[in-house]
Amino acid sequence: MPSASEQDGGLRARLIEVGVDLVTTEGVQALSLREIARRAGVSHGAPRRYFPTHRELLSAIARRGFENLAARGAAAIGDGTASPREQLTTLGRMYLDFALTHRGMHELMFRHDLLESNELGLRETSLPIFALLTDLVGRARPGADARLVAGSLLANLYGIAQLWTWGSLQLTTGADDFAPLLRTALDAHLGPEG
Amino acid sequence: MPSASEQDGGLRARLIEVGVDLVTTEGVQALSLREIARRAGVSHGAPRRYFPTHRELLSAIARRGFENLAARGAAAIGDGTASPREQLTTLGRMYLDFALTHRGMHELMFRHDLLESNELGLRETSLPIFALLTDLVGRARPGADARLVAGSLLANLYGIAQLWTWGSLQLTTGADDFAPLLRTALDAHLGPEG
DNA sequence: AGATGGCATAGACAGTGTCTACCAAGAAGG
DNA sequence: CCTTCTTGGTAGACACTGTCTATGCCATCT
Repeated sequence: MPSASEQDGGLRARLIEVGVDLVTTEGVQALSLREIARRAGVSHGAPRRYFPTHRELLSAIARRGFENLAARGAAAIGDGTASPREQLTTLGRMYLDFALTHRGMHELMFRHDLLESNELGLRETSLPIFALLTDLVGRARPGADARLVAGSLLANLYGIAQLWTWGSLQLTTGADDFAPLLRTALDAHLGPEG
Repeated sequence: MPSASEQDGGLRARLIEVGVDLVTTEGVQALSLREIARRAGVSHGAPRRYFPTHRELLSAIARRGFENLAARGAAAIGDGTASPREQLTTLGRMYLDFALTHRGMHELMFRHDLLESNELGLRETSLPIFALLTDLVGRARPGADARLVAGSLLANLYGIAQLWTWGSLQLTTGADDFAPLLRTALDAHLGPEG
């Protein structure tokens, strides 16, 4: 008897859910088509009915990661009454926290072979969050080219998440939590706090 | 008869050279152990004598990428008489140019499964360039915590390279070359030029 | 000459993604 | 009711992959 969380929707939803579980517990290299099918209790040919190729299944799993991240973002900024700078700090901390807590998922989400093909709708997924970022940056730093600053800031956060995960920044900056680094990046792009 | 470039040194050097060629021409997914061995003209078991595992061979190829990048960096800063800001601009442009020209190699160099294991000596490879960066940042912005700013700046450049390769930043910033973005990142971390 | 290495070959093994043929059960239509 | 068609899954094959092991060649040293 299937568990309550997967009793309902067909195989398609179950495959994605199994994939999400698998990538968070075992890492991204555990996401083979056959292993996902095995854990979903179906044969290795079954997923093909819903995902013509392995990469499309991976993309669907990664999309869940983006949705999760977006939901956390919405929850983090709350009613949006805080100052732009505070909201950006909260968003940055939330993102870095997500990347470090869900390493496997974060790695999957930004895999080149998924992002470069159009299967994963990166355009539709990332444009709204980029718009939000641009808006906040524009209000925090009127007069600057908000798109450029927001783009650089986003790249900065992403780079910190990456370099931090494999320990480069701990060694070189000597810090053991990412807060000072995040503050440095925000100070740089928004001007020092005050 | 082997060509002049591979006449000499044993199989080990040839395997690495074939790998470098392969990753720049065909991409990172072409770097299977057996394909490298095939192009080197040996059986699939031969590499094992020099690289106990596939990942160690990949690490050796990636290390070549880091060495190449370091050489370009040394050539770019020249005699080091330019201002710190100018040197950082040159280095940043050089790095982004490298990342976009040698996409496959850049992707290989920063693969999680290679970086997280100690096979690729990321510590020894990246520490000197980080020291250089920290020094330049310290001179360009006295009074700031040079390690933190250099770390954030490095992450920023890396993030720009990544986001730019899969087109996110073109769409959102509307730019078709990365110079404005690079300038934004440098302005942010070093203060506006002038 | 005979033994000892270093080096490469070739085959096996488990595992992968994709493709194809098959099949079971239900719906639709006469 | 009986026949057809469609839906959704199974099972096996195929060409690959990385790793392991047994084998053999060939030069060098005793």
